[in-house]
Amino acid sequence: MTSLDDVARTAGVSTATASRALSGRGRISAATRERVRRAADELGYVASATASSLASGRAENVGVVVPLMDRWFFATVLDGISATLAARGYDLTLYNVTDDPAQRAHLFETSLRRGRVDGLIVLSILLADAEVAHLRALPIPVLGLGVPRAEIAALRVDDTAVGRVATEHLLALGHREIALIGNTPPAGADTVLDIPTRRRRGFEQAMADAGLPSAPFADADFTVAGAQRVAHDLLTGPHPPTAIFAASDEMAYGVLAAARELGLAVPTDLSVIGVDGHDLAELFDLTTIDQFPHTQGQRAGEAILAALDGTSQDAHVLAPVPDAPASLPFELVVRGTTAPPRSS
Amino acid sequence: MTSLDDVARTAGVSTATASRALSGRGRISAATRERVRRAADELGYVASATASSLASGRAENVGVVVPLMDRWFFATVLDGISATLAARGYDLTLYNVTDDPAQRAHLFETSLRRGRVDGLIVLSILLADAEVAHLRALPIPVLGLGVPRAEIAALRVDDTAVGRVATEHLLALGHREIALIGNTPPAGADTVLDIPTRRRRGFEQAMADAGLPSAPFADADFTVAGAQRVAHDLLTGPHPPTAIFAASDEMAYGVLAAARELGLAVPTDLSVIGVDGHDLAELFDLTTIDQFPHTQGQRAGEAILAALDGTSQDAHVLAPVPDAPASLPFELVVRGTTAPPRSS
DNA sequence: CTGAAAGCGCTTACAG
DNA sequence: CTGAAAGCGCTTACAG
Repeated sequence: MTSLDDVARTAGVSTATASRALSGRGRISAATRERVRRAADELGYVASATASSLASGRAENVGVVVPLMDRWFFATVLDGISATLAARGYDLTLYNVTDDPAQRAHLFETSLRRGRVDGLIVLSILLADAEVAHLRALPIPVLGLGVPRAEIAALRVDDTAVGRVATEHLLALGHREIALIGNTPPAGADTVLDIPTRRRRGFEQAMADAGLPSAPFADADFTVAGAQRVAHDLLTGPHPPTAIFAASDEMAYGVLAAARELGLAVPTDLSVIGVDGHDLAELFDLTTIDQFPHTQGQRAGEAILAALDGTSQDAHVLAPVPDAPASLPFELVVRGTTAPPRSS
Repeated sequence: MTSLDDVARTAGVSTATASRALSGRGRISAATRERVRRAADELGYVASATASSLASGRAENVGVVVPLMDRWFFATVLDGISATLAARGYDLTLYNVTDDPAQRAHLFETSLRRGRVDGLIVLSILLADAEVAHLRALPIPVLGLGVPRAEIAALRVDDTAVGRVATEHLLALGHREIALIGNTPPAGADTVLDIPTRRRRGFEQAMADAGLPSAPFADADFTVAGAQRVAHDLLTGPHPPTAIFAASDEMAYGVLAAARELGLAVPTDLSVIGVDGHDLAELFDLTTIDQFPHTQGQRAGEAILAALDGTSQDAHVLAPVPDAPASLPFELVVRGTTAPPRSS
C-alpha cells in the first residue's frame, strides 16, 4: 500500500503539506495542492482510515444499532440511512442487537465503546436501564429513531395520532365493532413513549370520542403468523368485529390470511387497516398508514451528520428533550381493504 | 476515555504487559493477567479499535458490499452474516452499491481501499471489469456470494439445478405449457455464472428433456409489479401457460396478483412456483425453491472468518477456482399454488 | 504557505 | 514472564 510519505516524496513536499493538500484543511497554494493531488492519483493513494481516525479523532463512520435486520421496516430505514451517509462519504457500521443477554452485554459494554464511530443511530428497541446508561455515557452524539426512552434524543412519529387517524378512518366508514391487534410491552417497561402503546392510546381515544367506550384489544408479536392466530380467535369469538386495525402491515397480512381461512370477504365482511407502508401493501390492496420508513432513515442520517458537523438545528438531537415534537410524517393511504360495514 | 496506560499504571505493570494480558497474545503469568483484567474492569477500559487496528494491522471488521438492502433476500443474508460475525467479535461495515456511477466509482476506488476492513463479502451484483479489478487488487480476502464472476472466489447455489428442479416439479404434475418469468442481464455481461441465466438454462434443459423444445420466457425486473405486468401479458396472450415458474418469490407474488386480476384460480387454472423461500411465501401458500438465505449469510460469514484465520478449508475461498462446486443448499417446498393442470 | 516534530493509543519484535 | 522502545500512518499545533 502506498503511504502519504510516498505521495509527499513524489510531489516534492513534506508529509504535512501532502496531508493538507489532500484533506483540504489548512491553507495551501493552489499549485501545491494540484501537484500533490496529481501525485496521489498517479500512485493510487487512498488514506488509511484507521491512521487518519487515530490522528484526527474523526472516524467518518456512523454506527447503527438495529434489531431484526431482516424485517422489512428496519431494512428500509437502514437503506435510507446508508444512502444519506454514503452521499457524505461516511461509512456505516452495523450493530445488530438480539435478545441474547450475553450478546447485548458485549454490544453495549464493549463494541459500542471501542471508538470506531463518530455517532450512533439507535433504531426502535426496548432498552434496559443499564443499556440507556451506556448509551448516554458514550462520548459521541446518539440519536434514536422511535426509541421509547425520553433519556435518548430521538426522532419520532406521533404514534398516538397514527392510532387515532386509523381508527377515525374506520369510524367514518360506519364501523362500530372495531378491534385493535397490537403489542403489549413487557411488564415494567417504560410505556410513555412505547410505539404500540401509543397507537393503542390513539385507538382508545378515538373510540371514546365516538362514544364507544369499549376498545377491544388483542396482543400479537408483530409477525404475520401471530396476528393470523389472534385474528382467527377474534373473528370466531363471541363479538366478531367488522373491522380490524393492525398495528403493522405485516400483522394486517395475518388478518387477511385469517379472513381468507374463515371464508370472510374483505372488505365486505371485514375491513382491515395496517400501519407502515409496506412494500407489498399495494399488492394486497391494503389500506394503511404510511410512515415512510426510507425517509425516516434519511432524516436520521441527516440529523446525525448535522450533530457531527455541529450544525444541528434541532437542539433535541443533541440533548434529549422530553417534549420534543414527534416530527416524522405519516399519511393515511386508502385502498381496497376498508369499506363501510355490511349493516350500514 | 481511559487508556491502556491508565490500566497499566493501576495494575502496576508496563503498557506492553497490560496489552498482552488483555489481548491474550504472548506469554503472561496468570497472576499478572488477573491483576490487569481487574484494573481494566475497574476503570471500565475498552481498547480503542482504531489504535489497535493501526498497531496490529487487524481491524476485526468485515465489510459487506450489498445492493438493495431493502430487498428481503439481501436483508436476510445480511442478518445471517451479521450474526456470525458478531459471535466472533467482528464488526460489520456496510457498503451499499447503487446504480449511480459516481457513487460506485467512489466505493470501489476509495471507500473499499481505506483499509477499514480485514475482509470483504460481496453479495450478488453485476460487476464491471474495472470493479472486478479493484476487488482483486485489494490486499484482503474477498468472498462473493452469488457473484457472477469467475475471477472472484464465491459461494454459490447450483442455479441451473434450481431451474431444473422447479421445472421438473411442474412437468411431473402434468404441465406442458410452462412459462418462465426471469431476467435478462444487460448486453455484454458475462452470463456464464449469471443467476437468472442459469435458472433459465435449467428450465430449458428440463423442458427439452421432456420433449418440449419450446421454453417460453418473459423478462421482468425481480419486482412484484414488473412480474405482474409481464404475467398479465402472458396470460392474456395467444398461448396462455397453465403454469408459471417465476425466478423469485416476489415475482411469483406478482404472478398471483395478475391471476387474481384476471379471475384465474390458483392452482386450478394456473400453477405458480417461485424461488427464494421468502418470508411471506407460507402466507401466500406459495410453492417455492427455498435457498435458505439466512444460512447463506452464515456460510459466507464463516468462510470469510476462516480465510482471516488462515484456517480456510476451501481453497476456492481464498483464490477463485473457476469450477468450484456450487455448494449452497436449496430445497423444493411444495405448497398450494401448484397442482395438475385442469386438462389432465 | 510550508516544514519539523510531536502525538493519536495501541502492539510487537527485541532484550533480558 | 516482563519492560523499554520503536512503529503503525496519519494530523495538527507551532514556528517560520
